[in-house]
Amino acid sequence: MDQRQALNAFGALSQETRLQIVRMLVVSGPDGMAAGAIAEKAEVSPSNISFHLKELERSGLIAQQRESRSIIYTANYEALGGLVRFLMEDCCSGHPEICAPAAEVAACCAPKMEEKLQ
Amino acid sequence: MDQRQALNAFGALSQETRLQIVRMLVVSGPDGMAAGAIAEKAEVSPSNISFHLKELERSGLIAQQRESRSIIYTANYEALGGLVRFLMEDCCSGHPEICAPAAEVAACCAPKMEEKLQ
DNA sequence: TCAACGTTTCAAGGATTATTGAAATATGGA
DNA sequence: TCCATATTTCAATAATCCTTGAAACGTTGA
Repeated sequence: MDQRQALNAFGALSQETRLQIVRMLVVSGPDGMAAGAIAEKAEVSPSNISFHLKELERSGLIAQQRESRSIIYTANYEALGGLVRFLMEDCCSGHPEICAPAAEVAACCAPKMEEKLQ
Repeated sequence: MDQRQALNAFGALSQETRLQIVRMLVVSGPDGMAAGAIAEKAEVSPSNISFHLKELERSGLIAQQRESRSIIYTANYEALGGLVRFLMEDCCSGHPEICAPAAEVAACCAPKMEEKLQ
């Protein structure tokens, strides 16, 4: 993830509906969610959700694939991980004060991290 | 850091000049930089840098303090760490796929992390 | 083929954000 | 007190982004 992509990603996440969409899609995992289901859960109109989905896709944070009549959106885990990495490493120069809270979270969610630390 | 703060922070970082400012201030550490020095390095006009500095301060990512005639800006490491944490934990639900790259960075920049993992 | 469904596209309008240059403010030194 | 320095504020304009509803598109089943 380079600076240009990071700028787009930050822009994408700076809007409430879009942040909500990303959170939904992260939770829903590889199965993803259809545009209509996202619109319903986010309580916005179909055309509006479509606008935001396009914006998120343009930023690379989500991907789409047609499944019969529906269009299924999924979170792009790699891009999200890349953004976290950018924020810690490129933007924040790997400063321990900034990385420390991240390390705690990483320790919680990735129990096999002790190995990676060798 | 709650969602509202995160939205503001993402918005603040989604603009090239502002991202550049944050990077400068992270590198310059606790000493910070004067507004004029930031403007010169970023190659933008004083009034424009002032606009972006205000925006960043509003988001909580930087702080200011007057030092004689200059106004010194410093990065808010706590807020930046909070944003990384929000992105990993709240937004991305601590998914290992997203946290893994962060764990690597954390391992590099925080050599004493083995202790924290106990 | 036709109708219904799920979704996107488009154009228009409103809202927010960015840029610019001139004027105002605050500080320190002569 | 007056001037120079460092910075902010303000008003105007330009640019970007968001929302809305109507129309168009692709897909499926009758």
